Amino acid sequence: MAHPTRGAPLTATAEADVIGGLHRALADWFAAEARDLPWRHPDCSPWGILVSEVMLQQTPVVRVLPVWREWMKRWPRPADLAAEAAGEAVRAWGRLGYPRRALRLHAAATVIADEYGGSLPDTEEGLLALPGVGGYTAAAVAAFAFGRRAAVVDTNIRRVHARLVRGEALPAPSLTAAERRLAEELLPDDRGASVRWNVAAMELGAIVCTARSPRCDACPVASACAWRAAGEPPPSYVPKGQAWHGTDRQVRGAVMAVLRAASRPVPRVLFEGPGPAVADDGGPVAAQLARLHALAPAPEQLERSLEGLLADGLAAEHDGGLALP
DNA sequence: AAAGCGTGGTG
DNA sequence: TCACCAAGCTT
Repeated sequence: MAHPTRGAPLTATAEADVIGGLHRALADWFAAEARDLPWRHPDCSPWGILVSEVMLQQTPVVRVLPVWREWMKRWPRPADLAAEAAGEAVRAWGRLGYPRRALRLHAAATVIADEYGGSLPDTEEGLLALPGVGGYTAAAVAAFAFGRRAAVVDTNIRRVHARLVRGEALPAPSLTAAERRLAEELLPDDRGASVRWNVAAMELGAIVCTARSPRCDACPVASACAWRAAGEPPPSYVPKGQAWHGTDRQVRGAVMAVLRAASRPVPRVLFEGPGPAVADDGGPVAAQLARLHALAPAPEQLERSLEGLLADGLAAEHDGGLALP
């Protein structure tokens, strides 16, 4: 494997020492500097951890916190969520984004309640089979909820590995086999140590080894960092941002905001454009409709977006109108 | 396997 | 301002 020091190749023993040093340094740093997050508390249930992991997919911690607390209060066990309509999960999702995650969490809760007697599967393989759970989330829940030795590979850990070991500013655009291999090689043999390494590396990426302006002065492993040693070379490629203005996604988002605000089905004609005054339930719906209309989507784009939401199960037909499922 | 999927804070 | 970015998954 690549090793985090310059110069002559290390013997296997020396390399193990270097890696052991990284393990210790990060564990100490984590113990002193980690954020106090509720899903890291020892009394947090596996369900709470799963919910947090799904909410944290592409969504920052600060926005997840209040919604996660609300979900835990309202649905402390998977069966509690499974007993509700899926639309309640979508509504309670609020503005976290990617609302299909709420749908999948509801579906996962149903599987857990119906097929697992209400307890989460405790293996990566079992977790991976749940709706909305991919490689990252399965490994994270296996490690953080069940103490298993699993190589967790998220965007933070990928960036830490890219810099610390590979000497590159950013990881490749998509996860490579080499990255999985490296993550596996760096993982401590001991289960407890492996869990601590996973959280610590993730935390380091989140608050020190950040994408934009890394705080290398506060980094516990800066002296071992290959990227630093190489003079912090710039990224070898330009990440292409996600289009937003004028896209179906923007329209879908505006439609979902309408449905979340509505307590009854919204007639289709109201989505199409500002028309004659409409009796709504008081204002929030009208305000979200106005936001949608301000985007002025072409009729075919609006149609495509509505059909997409129906196909995805994020919207349903009721009495000739649209509502949450 | 590349593209699609929300949202809001920030440099 | 505006593009980038955030504990990815699915098809």
